[in-house]
Formats: sequence, C-alpha cells, structure tokens
Amino acid sequence: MATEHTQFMPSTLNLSSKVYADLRLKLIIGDLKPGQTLSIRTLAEAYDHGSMPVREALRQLSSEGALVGEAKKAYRVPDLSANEAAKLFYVRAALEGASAEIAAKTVEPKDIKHLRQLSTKMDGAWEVNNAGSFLENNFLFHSYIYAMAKNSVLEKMAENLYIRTGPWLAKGIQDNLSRPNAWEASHDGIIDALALRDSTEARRLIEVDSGWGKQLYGD
Amino acid sequence: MATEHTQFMPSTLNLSSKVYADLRLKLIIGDLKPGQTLSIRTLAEAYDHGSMPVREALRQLSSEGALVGEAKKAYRVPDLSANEAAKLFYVRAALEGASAEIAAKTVEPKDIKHLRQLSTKMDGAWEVNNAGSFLENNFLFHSYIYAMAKNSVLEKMAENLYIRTGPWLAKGIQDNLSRPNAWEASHDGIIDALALRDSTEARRLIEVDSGWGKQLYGD
DNA sequence: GATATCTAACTGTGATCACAGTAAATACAA
DNA sequence: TTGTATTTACTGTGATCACAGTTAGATATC
Repeated sequence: MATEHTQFMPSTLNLSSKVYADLRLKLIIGDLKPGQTLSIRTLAEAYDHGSMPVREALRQLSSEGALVGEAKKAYRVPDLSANEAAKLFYVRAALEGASAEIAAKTVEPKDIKHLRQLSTKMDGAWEVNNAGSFLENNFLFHSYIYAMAKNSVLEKMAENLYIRTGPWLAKGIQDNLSRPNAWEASHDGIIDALALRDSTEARRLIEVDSGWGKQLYGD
Repeated sequence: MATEHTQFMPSTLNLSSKVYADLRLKLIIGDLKPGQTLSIRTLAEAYDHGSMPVREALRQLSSEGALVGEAKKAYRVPDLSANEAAKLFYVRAALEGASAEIAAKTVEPKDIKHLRQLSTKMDGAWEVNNAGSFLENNFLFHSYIYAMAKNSVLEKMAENLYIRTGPWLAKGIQDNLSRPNAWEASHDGIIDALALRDSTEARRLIEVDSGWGKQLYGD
C-alpha cells in the first residue's frame, strides 16, 4: 500500500480509511484508468484482509463521484463523455480560481517556498519520466493552494473535483507523452502572482491551468 | 419512511439508498438537529432491518459532511461553530449564484411555472405552520434552480451544501418562529429575475437568499 | 456531599456467510 | 458458421457475530 500523502482524515485509523486513501492516490497518479473495473473481493485479496473495509471505501469513493457503481454490477472508474469531463473541469476551474484569489490575500513566504519546492519536484519527476510522481506532486501543488484559502469546505470540494479529473489528467499525460503546453511556465507564473499578492492574476492563471482539460475534452 | 423527493440515485433500489434518502430528507426538514447523535443499531431497529444498510448510509452521509463520525464514537449531526457555518453558507452562496446565472440564460416558461408552484406551496405550508413542508419545498425550490443550470457536477455539489446547511436553516426557522426577513419577497424576486433572463440580478438575489445564514451565524 | 473508581451499556469495526442479480463463456442447435 | 439457450463464474447486498474502544451511570471512598 502506498504512503499517505495528505492528512484528510485526522484521527481515524480504521482500515476503511486506509483503503480509501490508497485508492484515492491511485486515481491521482493514474494507476486506475477510466473505465477500469474494481471488485470488492479482488481488492480485499490484494490488500490481504476482509472485504468490509474495501466495501466501505468503494462506496465512499462512489458517493463522491470518483467511482461509479450501478445496481449489482462491479464498481468502475467513470469513463466520462467529453461533455461530462468538460463540466467537471469547468467547476473545478471555478473553485480553484476562488481558492487562488483568496489565497493571494494572505499568502506568506513559507507558502511560496513550499509551492516552489513542489514545482521543482514536478520538474525533477518529469526529467526522469516518473509520471506517477509528477502527477502526485501536481495534486499536492493544487491541493496546497486550496488549503491556503483556509476554507475547509471549499478545500474539500476542490480536492474532490481534482480526484475526479485525476484519471483524465493521467491519461492525457500518458497518451501525449508530452507536458501540456499550458503547464510549461504556468506553475511558476501562478507562484509569482501569489507572491505579489495579485489575486486577480492568480485567479486567472489558475483557471487557465486547471481548465486545461476543458479545451481537450470539450467546449 | 418518508417519500423520496428527488431522483438522485436512478436505478439503485437497494436498502442503503433508501435509508440514505430518508436521512437526507430528515436533515432538510429539521427532523435531525445539530449535535444530535445517530447510532447504527438504533436506526436499524427503527427501520426494521439489519444494520448493514444503515451503516453504509451513515458512512456516505458522513463522507459528504452531512454527518460527522469520529473513531469509535456515535455518528452525529455536525454542531458547527459560527465560523464553520459561515464557510458553508459562503460556498453555498457562490455555487447557487453560479447556478442561477447560468439558469437565467436558458430558462423556459415551464420552469417559471414550476418555481411559482413551489413558492406557493411554501406560502401554504407557512400559513398552517407546517415547518417540515415549508423547508422541504424550500429545498425543492433551490434544488430546481441547481438543476436548471444543466451541470450535474455543479448540481450535486450545491445540493450537498444545501443538505449541510439544512439543520441550521431548520433551527433558525424553529427558533425564531418567524420567516427570515430576507425570504419575504425574495423568492418572488428571484423568479421574476429568471423570467426576465436577467442573469446578473438572478445571481445577486440568490446569493442574498442563500447567504441568509451567513449574517446569522458569522459573516 | 463531593470526588474518584469501577462496572455495565453502548459505540463503530471487521470478518464471514448466504443470496440474488449480472455477465460472460460454453454447449447446443440450425 | 451463426444464432440461441444454458450453465458457470462473478458481482454487490444484507444479516449476523465477535471484538475493542467509549461513554455514562452506579458504587464506593473519603
């Protein structure tokens, strides 16, 4: 099981949460592909414990829209239509933009430093063709901006949307085998705007960045 | 068990979903109060079936933030601080506003008609002091506007936020025993703005309406 | 009467089983 | 070979039990 990357479930140390966190990470780094099917028993065997925790984790992911689960059929990663994906990216861009705008007003030097570190990690991962690490750090980058807005409600929603776009981002990366154009200097620009406390520009740039999928999958 | 009010889980006819829908409604109409505790076994007995469906429903509600469930303690309805409630209302207002703005651009006569019917139902329920019906129809009113935006992602998120504010709206109604000032003519104004396809005004008014709790619990 | 301690009731958690609906593979028929 | 049954494997679903941590009430102790 992969390491936890963020502390979104503070004190609960139950198995369900661990499985949930692991599957979430797998969605982010592209280990789970659109359309892929997940079965309770298979996963339970892989994790080497009963099916109860897996079952609860899958249901939770499903309720968040990160997976879909009809009647009595296997859970699977959503294989979104272009239209649906576009909606996802649209709302994500809106919430990310709001986060960045708020974040720019209270940003501190340590925040800038941390964001630059994450950006550097992404560059490094890209050099060595480590798509998983690249994607995970991209998530951490965006996630940190959500957190900077200091609105837990907004933060959780934005994270949720990111997770749901995760498999599509990963697919884009892996298929094209090239970094999306918009990303080239985008992250640095965002950091600069934040450092200058330019909330308007920060919002604009983050909307461009997170809206990347929109131009790919729809609209 | 109360009747279902909206079709958010189309084809699944499992017990978990039924319990989930019922609890959701109870949150909206004020049957579940802030701080109230929910236990799996007690509910299972009340619904007269095993604890499995209740367990999954509670976990789902919990993952959506409609309930909270620590370690090995009983689930309970969140008893938010003023600050937390304010955040909730803030994001809700933002998403509702976006929905209304989009809705105003494609609104049809049948939509206006339906909204007026719901508004009338609210008035009727208020006359006979039926707080539950009043609150349920208020939810349906707002929910219909989310749906009009024709963005399922946005719709589901806005609904989720409404549910989470539900117990607080109900509390406000029941405590004050009077209709919030802002509501008096507010819904009619919203409907009028929509009918005129005035998206800017629709957004402004819906933000005022849904932001009602903000001035009560925080700011 | 106030305070600490222990006990008993209650909590979610995980495992395991039986069941019914679904999908795919296989066998059979034309 | 093609099309249609039938079987077989696989799916989530719900029930039930044992377990361990939590809470609150009763009891003892000062």
